[in-house]
Amino acid sequence: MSLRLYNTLTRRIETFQPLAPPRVTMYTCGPTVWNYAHIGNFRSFLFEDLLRRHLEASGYRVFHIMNLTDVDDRTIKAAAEGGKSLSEHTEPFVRAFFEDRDFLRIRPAHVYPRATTSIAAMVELITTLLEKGYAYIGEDGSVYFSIAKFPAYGRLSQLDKRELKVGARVSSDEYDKDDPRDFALWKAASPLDEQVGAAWDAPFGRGRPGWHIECSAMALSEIARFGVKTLDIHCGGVDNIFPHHEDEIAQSEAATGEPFARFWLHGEFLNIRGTKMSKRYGNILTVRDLKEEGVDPAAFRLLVFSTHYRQPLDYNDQALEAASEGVRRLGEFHERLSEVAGEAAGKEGPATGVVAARVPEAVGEFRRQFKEALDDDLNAPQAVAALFGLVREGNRELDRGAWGPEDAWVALAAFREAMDVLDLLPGEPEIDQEFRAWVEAKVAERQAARRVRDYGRADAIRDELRARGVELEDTPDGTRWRVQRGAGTRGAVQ
RNA sequence: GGCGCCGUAGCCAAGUGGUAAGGCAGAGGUCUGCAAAACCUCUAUUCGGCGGUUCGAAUCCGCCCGGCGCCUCCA
Repeated sequence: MSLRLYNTLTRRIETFQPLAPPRVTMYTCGPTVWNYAHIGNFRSFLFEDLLRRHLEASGYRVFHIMNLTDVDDRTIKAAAEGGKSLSEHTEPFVRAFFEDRDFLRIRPAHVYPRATTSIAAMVELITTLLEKGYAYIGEDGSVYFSIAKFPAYGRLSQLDKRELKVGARVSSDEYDKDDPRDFALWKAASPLDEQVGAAWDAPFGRGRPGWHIECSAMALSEIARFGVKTLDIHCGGVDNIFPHHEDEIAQSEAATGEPFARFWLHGEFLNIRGTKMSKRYGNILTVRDLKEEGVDPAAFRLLVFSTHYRQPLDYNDQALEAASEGVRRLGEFHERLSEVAGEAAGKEGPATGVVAARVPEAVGEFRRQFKEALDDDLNAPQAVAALFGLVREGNRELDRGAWGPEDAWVALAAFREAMDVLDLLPGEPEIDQEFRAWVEAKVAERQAARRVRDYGRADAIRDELRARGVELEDTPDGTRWRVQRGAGTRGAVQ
């Protein structure tokens, strides 16, 4: 079966078909760099990473665009409060975002256009909309999009079924608009905008871009390189459906006369104790926080992929703990396969020709299930279940010696293919030389004690190591040890 | 008020008409000097509640209870 995805536009699961295969153009709404992105933001980016990787694994050539919103109400406000210019304020957060992205092993987009460096494209788009009569200049000097001129407005968010709550959130600049629902394409410059350097000259007046226009302008100018005006996929969080994506569609399609995106995918929220993360509730958790707690990025990935992207994910320590344990198990299995396959010995493994000759049933089954799960609207939980199925059966076969190097090699290849998409192998904890030497010495000392059957001494050493976060494993080939994540692994030990 | 989502074991969670995936935790066992790792077995007669449709419902319909999101710049 081929890839099927839930399209918010039609509220149905549809067979994915790009405009011009094998190319897939994908636009994902990026962070607003007014502050650190939180793990809720990263849940969305992770779902997009999964989509991107699965598309690539399926043979598509993905062109991934992610914008950086570096000018909006919040960035301006934050810059002003810090007595900085807009770019002085946002630049560190752009860097932080890239660091966090790399930490979580999210594949970098091909381009990261920024709003502040895409003003020309926005001005051009707004000019077109003014010329075509879809936009008008309000009394305050701002440019607005007239939704009355765009009959298809509201299709994505099913606005026709909605009624605005009476008295709910009335915009302060309502008086300048023809219709309260019209939205700003260009906001006339305010003194605050000028103060932080967030104002640009344009034929229709000095000002700054409205929120939505950046995505339309940047997406369209990026895909212009392919000579198209339609994205294959546009992603974002569910909260972006309205108004953000609705407005993007209106602007873009009014200007180009062509569909803006074929598939609209929206990821659900990551909640903490059932509530969305927000400054208001004071429940923000950043990737930096995870890092400080010694959380393995793979564990966070597994946690995220344990829930379907269209379901809310409830974050808590127990769930993260479970994911962490799962990741450890995957790592152990991978290591074991690698050893049996002969990699550790520096061998290249069995000849490739032999590989195809005999594929263990469990491996073939896994491959089929894994692909089918992801093809089914990115059912990552199901894919993860298939993965653990391979781990269980693989371990069983290895335990009873039914798998030789060739089988392990085939299994290893399949396992790595899956890791190419999910990327769940535990990271190597950093262990400094001094600590390593100390552990090695202790392990040798314990081995000596065991040889003379001084088990009291051996167990005492094991307890001592365990207290430092080192777990021992006695195997026929000797004692292996590993450090638990988050344990102190630096500095001299007496 | 409108639109939408959710309620499955101690925790996380798949499954949307055919008789409850997977992970973590827990219990017992195999292995081990003991452990660890791995494997095996067990752990929801039941899917918020009550009705209905159906040969058959966690899955469809209705009502109720509980939780959440969006409704103009929040992933």
